[in-house]
Amino acid sequence: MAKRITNRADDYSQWYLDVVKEAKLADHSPVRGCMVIRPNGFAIWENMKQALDKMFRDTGHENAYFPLFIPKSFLSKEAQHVEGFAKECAVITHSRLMSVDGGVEVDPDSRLDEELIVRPTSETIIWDSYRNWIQSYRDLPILINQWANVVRWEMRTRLFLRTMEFLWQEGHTAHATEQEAVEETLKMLEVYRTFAEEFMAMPVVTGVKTESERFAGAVDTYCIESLMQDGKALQAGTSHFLGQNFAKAFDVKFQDNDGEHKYVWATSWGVSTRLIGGLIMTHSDDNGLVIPPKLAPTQVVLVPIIKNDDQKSQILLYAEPLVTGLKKMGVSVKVDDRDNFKPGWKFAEHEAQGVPVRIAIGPRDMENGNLEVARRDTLKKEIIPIDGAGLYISSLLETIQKDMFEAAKKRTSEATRHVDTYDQFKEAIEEGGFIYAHWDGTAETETLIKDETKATIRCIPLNGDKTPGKCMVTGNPSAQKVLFARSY
RNA sequence: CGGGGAGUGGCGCAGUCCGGUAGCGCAUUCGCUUUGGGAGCGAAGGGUCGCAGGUUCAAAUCCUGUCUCCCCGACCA
Repeated sequence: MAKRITNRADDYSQWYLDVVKEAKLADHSPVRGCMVIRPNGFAIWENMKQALDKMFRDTGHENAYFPLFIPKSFLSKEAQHVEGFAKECAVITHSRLMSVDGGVEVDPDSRLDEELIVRPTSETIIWDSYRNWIQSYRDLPILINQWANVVRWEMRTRLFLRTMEFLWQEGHTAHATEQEAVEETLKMLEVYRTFAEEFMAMPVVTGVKTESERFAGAVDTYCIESLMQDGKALQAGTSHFLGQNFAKAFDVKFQDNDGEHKYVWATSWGVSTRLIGGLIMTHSDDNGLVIPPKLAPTQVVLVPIIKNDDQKSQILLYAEPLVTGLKKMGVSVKVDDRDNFKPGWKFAEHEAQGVPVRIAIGPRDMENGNLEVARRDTLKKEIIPIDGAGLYISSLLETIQKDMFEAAKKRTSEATRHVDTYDQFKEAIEEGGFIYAHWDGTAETETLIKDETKATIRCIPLNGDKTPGKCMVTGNPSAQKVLFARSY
């Protein structure tokens, strides 16, 4: 078998690139740091979108769309926010080109009076609108989400994990009280946790970020963190409690039922196409992509094993009721009856693309009333009778979904350790994984640990061990253990 | 943005040091034989050698600039 995918053990980064390429998820674009999302990759994103969008609607949100371009002056209204994003903004300065000697150049006469920023996130332009929408407590809450692209001028990029332009959703809500906004922040964090675990089969730790890792402009940033196969952590989603920072910056007040004028409380929350990178690095193996059934564009592929056209039509006829039955159950099935590829080639291709279940039917199976079922996650094959195969396969998809989550959970928990001393920590961090340790809560200690070990505090976990102790570095009191890892 | 590596038919590469008019494997097209884990034989098509300048009788090869990708650092969803 011609091996096109580098083994994870040999070169993890190359493996990741090979999987993206062989599964036809995305290409590099001619522009640095940007990517072309191919149909296979976009179909996964669309499935993610569909599931998340339903969860957002079920929690009372509605979709809207705000513009790509933001007046430069908006960015400077919230001090922390500018500081965080200023260094990575694409700026539009001109509006026209002109032909020069058969080529094309920027027309210097078209310089804009006020330069425009391509949104790195939309808080500012949205809060500018909210000012006009909100007068009374009766106008609240505002629960809006948008699906959009954003641009952040990154130094170093990787397909899906960090690109200069990426697709995401950003929720922006406005509330009358602090308590309600905090509840919203936590509610959406829980939506993300549920989505990651139930759809992506990706176990996550929920927690709150330390001050240094907080979103620019937030009071508190909550996150879901997941552990990849190479022992590095990935921040998979964030939910921010913004306090009254943006309301004050954009002067958004409402008259409450006590007659007082008050600033509005805010949240924002988002997940991006980075999730696809997380999906790849959570489940895939040396044969290529592995996708959980709930997000797989094609859940079942049927490969007929044939000697001639006559046999092909017989097998397709034999399989027809099964295919129809599966479709009726809502399973997405593809029949791969291309005759320019041999079965072995097709097997390898569908494996590289991560199709969860493969059915193979040859003359032998047909004679015996059987078919062969192969699972992508375990690579195990079995022969089963075609009678009742539809029900078997649809429940197999559920089993695979569950098993993939359990396998990822087992891998994560085996790579999670608790340490008490800084020496133990330094040793553990070299092996990768999640590490729980006591920390004194100061930025100084956090920076010291980062400088010496390259590990960062991923979050202060919401659930888990709340036993107080002593900081592993300074010996000062610590309220609870926090989660460390090297990260993407 | 600093250090290292790379860019040659769709994909993977050789050729570059030492300049002489582009080759291999896979893929593609056609034909025949094949089909239970990436088929075989025969024939055919496809490349301004990342891009732009320069040196030269002659540039994939030498020089200058520039763009993109990969790895390692500083910054980040």
